[in-house]
Amino acid sequence: MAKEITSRQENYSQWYNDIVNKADLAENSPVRGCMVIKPHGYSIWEKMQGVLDRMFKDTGHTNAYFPLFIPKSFFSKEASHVEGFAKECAVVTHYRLTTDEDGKEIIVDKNARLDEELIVRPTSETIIWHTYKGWIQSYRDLPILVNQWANIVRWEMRTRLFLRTAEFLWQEGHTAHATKEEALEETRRMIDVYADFAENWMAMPVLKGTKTDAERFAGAIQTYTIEALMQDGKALQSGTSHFLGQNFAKAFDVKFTDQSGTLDYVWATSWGVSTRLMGALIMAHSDDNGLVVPPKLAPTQVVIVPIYKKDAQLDEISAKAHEIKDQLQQKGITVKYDDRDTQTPGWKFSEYEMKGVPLRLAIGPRDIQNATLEIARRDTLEKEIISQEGVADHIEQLLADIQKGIYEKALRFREENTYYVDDYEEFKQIMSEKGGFVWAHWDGTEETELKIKEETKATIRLVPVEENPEPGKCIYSGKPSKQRVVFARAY
RNA sequence: CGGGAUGUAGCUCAGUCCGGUUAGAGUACGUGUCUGGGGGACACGGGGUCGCGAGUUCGAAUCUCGCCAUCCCGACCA
Repeated sequence: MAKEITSRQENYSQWYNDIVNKADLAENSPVRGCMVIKPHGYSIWEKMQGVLDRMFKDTGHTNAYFPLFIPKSFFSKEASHVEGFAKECAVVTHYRLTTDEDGKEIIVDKNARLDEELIVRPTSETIIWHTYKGWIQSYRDLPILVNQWANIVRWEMRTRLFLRTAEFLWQEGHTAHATKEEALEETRRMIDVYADFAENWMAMPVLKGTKTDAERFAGAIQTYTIEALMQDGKALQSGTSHFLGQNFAKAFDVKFTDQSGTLDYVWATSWGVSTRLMGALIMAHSDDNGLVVPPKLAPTQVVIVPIYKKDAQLDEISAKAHEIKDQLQQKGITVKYDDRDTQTPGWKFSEYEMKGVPLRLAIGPRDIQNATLEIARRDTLEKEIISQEGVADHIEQLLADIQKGIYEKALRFREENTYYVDDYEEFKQIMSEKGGFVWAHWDGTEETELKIKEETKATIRLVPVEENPEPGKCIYSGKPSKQRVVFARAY
């Protein structure tokens, strides 16, 4: 097989790009930083959406939709929120085009300037809290548990497909509560949902914890995060859940009357995951042969490829293939029988390997004769000849094995790349040479955090939530530390 | 916005320094034959405002000037 994909060792970034390209996930668009998500990439995203949506519904949430455009004035209301996003907002200033004097070029009509400029949403807290003001009067109106699936725009300088794009797809939950405790509980519940999704569906182990002041979401009191370790030793923030306190309620004057008749501001949360999860999925499992998709998120779990010379053989093979396909579908397994005669079997093998289809069956004349099948696992690249007898049960088991196997492989990788370090020189060495998660003591100051970032490019990915934290001395300043925090270089 | 580079076939690029037939290769695409258990072989074929605009010249992908676009490195970030 011709090597179409750069190896991870040779050039990790190029490997990532090659996977996105060769697995037909996405491509760049004429607008810098924006991407076209291709059918195969979108199919995986749809699977993720489906599972997450179910999880949100199961935890009591309902979907709604809020507008893409936000009046500029809304952004002046929550100061730290504005500061956080001001530098990456796309702004709509005009509403009409016209032709220039020569009538040749399309230009913006200067006479069609908007009275109030509109911000393309970088996130929807402001428009949503403006709206919630009208929805909330009494404790009887609470809680509000709303989610929306939407696209948002953050004008990023350096972009990479899925990992950081100017426009991306995501979901954002926005909830309103009568008490602080309830909002905090919601914040933690949703980070648990994300962790559950990451581990049990994406087969990607994650660390859970809170963000430091410096890394926190603009406008939040507390941010919970899940962080995964990618194969190059860099961390990827994969989902966040924010406790917003009463910040947005105060900014948008959202008050409610509680049972005792007292007027108080509403408590808020917001939480989201994005198409960045696609990037996480790619870098968590894929190898030098292409994408590896966990069976539970694979749009096609099993592909059947016929191998034949004469049409008469194909008829017989197709009959058997359809029989197996039916058996698998009855078990809820998604199957594709690829009997196109426009591509050779070898071509198809490579294609599905690069696209990460978990299992591949090949049926040829030999198999018809011997009542066998060739089955190939994408995760281990193992091939074996199996009997047609009981194939559906066998495949069902294999899919479960693959799901488990790739999780364990990712977990092993994380464990092998996790260090407990008490010496700053060693810390620096690990960060520059191999990366990974480093658990180290920190004195809790932003000053120290910043110095470490400057000197090592590593940031505090999270502060673990631990029942009995182990105190120690800050790795940088030597000052007292309450507990170890997790450092890594990050995407 | 600073520093570096590049624009030639759908894609990746050679040709540019040193101007000179009809502008090339690989790949992709089309047709046919042989093939078919890991991106098959051969034959034939289609496809180009050489980024745009001026200039120099008998002659410009190649030299000069201007413009445009893109990519990479830095500051920002889910």
